[in-house]
Amino acid sequence: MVLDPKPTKIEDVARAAGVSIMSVSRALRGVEGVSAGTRDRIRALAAEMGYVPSRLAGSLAQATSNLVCISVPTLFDAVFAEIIGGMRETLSHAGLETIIETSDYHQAREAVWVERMITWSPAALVLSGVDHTDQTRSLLRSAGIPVMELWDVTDDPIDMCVGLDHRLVGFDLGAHLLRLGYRRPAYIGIAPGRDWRSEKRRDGIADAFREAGLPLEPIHVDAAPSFEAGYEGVLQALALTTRPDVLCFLNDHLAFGGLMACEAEGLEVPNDIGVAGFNGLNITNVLPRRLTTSATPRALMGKTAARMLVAAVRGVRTERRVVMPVALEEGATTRPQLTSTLPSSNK
Amino acid sequence: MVLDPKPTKIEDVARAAGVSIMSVSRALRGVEGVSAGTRDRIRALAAEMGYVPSRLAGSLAQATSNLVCISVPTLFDAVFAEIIGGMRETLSHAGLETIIETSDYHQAREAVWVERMITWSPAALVLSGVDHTDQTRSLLRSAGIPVMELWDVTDDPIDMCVGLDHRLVGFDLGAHLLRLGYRRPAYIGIAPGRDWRSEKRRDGIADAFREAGLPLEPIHVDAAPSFEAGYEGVLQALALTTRPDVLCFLNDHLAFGGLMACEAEGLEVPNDIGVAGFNGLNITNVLPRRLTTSATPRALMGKTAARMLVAAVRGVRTERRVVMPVALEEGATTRPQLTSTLPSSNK
DNA sequence: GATTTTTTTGTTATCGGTAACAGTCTGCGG
DNA sequence: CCGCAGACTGTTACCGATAACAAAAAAATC
Repeated sequence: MVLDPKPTKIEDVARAAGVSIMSVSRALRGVEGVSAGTRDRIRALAAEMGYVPSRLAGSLAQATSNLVCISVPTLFDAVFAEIIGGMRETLSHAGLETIIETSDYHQAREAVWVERMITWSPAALVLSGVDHTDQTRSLLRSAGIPVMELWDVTDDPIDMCVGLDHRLVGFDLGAHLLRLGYRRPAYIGIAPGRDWRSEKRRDGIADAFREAGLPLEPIHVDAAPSFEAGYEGVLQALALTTRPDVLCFLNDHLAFGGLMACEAEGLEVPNDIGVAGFNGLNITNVLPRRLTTSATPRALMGKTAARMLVAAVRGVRTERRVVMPVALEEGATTRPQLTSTLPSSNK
Repeated sequence: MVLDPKPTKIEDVARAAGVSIMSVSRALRGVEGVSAGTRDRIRALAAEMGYVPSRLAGSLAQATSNLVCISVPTLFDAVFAEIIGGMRETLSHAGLETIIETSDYHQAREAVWVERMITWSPAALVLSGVDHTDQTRSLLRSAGIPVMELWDVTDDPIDMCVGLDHRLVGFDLGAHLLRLGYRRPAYIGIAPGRDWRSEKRRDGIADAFREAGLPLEPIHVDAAPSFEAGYEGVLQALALTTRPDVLCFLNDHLAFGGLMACEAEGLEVPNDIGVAGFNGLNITNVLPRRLTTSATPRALMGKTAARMLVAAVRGVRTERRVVMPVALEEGATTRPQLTSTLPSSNK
């Protein structure tokens, strides 16, 4: 590694071009105030000299940067990778760069991160979920920069939120399963306290069944959300005194692990037991039978959020709260109502 | 969103504490030069006033930041998420922050990104793979900051590299399959030109079989690396005039899709056809039969790279090139040697 | 107690840019 | 031929910190 003797700075370009520093600054930023001729000449020269302006200095002088800081619980879950993917394109088109953090579902960690990020004078901040420490909320409220809360919604966002109504999504699934004739539902998730959103969905499912006077059996595997957790969850479910007739999983990953467990245990899906996931991941596309799941518009959600952020950065305020639609996809892992008279979405 | 009237700056703290700006700076950074008494007093006051130093200004003055910029091809592949996860912990312990970019396997995009990142005066840069544009290489060589190339290795890294010898990994797999008695291998990957590493592995497999005078049938599905691509690849493989007796997949995701396709097509694995993946992802843990695959030490790789980077940032040079070990995991999707009659070149 | 040393604290210049304002140079009407 | 708007270009102050050096205060030495 060779130490660069001295990186070219704006002054060098100015001297070489025989103009003032300001002219170079204006020319390179495309700001009004230089004649087209000198602008082009300066630009060509700068490119030739390999000059790259220091964003550090630029952002400091302007008291703002083009950074959008994004915090997600984890990157291991494709869901967040897809949301970020959806955002990134729109953001980068608008000249905004992204800096990503994973909080591992720890509020405290997120709080520390937010405080650190503020010191970069970012253009905007993106958090996952709507549950944050009071400190984080007040800090951001007074920071004066656009803040987006993603994946979940609330009536009282810090600034803006785009996400799902998880409780409602759960309720819809529960109601659907009820209609299909299921009566002994179980929910299989991971240890509570980490993923708040999944718990809202669980409660939604429970609500739906409670209206029919039926309880939801909650099973929380003490593990990371993974295929294995779903597998393990099924084993626990089958050990219950009353065997459930339908299993609702935290997400499609767990559901897949669960399907494998059912198979390993000699249970036939959907005849012996129903299975429902959440998210609509592409893994379900290659399964012998399509998984009943709730398809979440992850990329679109990211894109929507990004558009609102870009607008906000430019000073245009849009909605404060956007609820994305979720499509309940009837697959072949739940039985159609009344066995076979009704058509299912699976051909 | 309320506009912050005026964020507290170091000067405010200094005035409030009745000391000079420098004392505050020193006290907060824990740098020598302030008495313990005033240090604590200043710190307490700063915390109370909610003062957060501007990293923009700090980094500018110090001509370096604590930012480590990481470029990966994609976050949709758990592999890179895991590598990043492995790095992050070590880096953050060392007080380094990470900024992540996805290049989508486009060299040009990576090149632009590198140029942009340089403007932030990062502490270090991390790239995926060892294939970059000449521009990127020379820019980084002269940038004077530590550069890590990950996931692949080369004899001539820009600065340092930690990764796998993909060609060798492929060769080892090919040799193993050859020993098991397979004679008509096929490789199933995605359209070439995007993922250079997978092509190196494919060539390695081909090398091994070529030594026995056997050709490797390459199949490149024109799609993103996904379950579906593997599924589709199997359909193409089965349509060949000579049906392969073993399928080597780009990675475990494709392999899984492939397994589903085999099942759907009524082929029994491993009796009718062998299947091998790459990576050792956790999906294989819940399958009825374990996948034969090459387990890559992703988290460890990230950790190793991170340690070297931290050392480099502190001015300590370590190795330039580290090759991580890969464990060939014999699963149940390839048949053990000599269990059934060894097929000769024609059956 | 005076002087040297060491510690603590303050000053000044600088990092690499940008905003706001001040000139300079046109072209054109009166 | 003067004066002035309008289009360029340059000057100065500052963004919010840090490094290097200078000064003041406290501790140590003789």
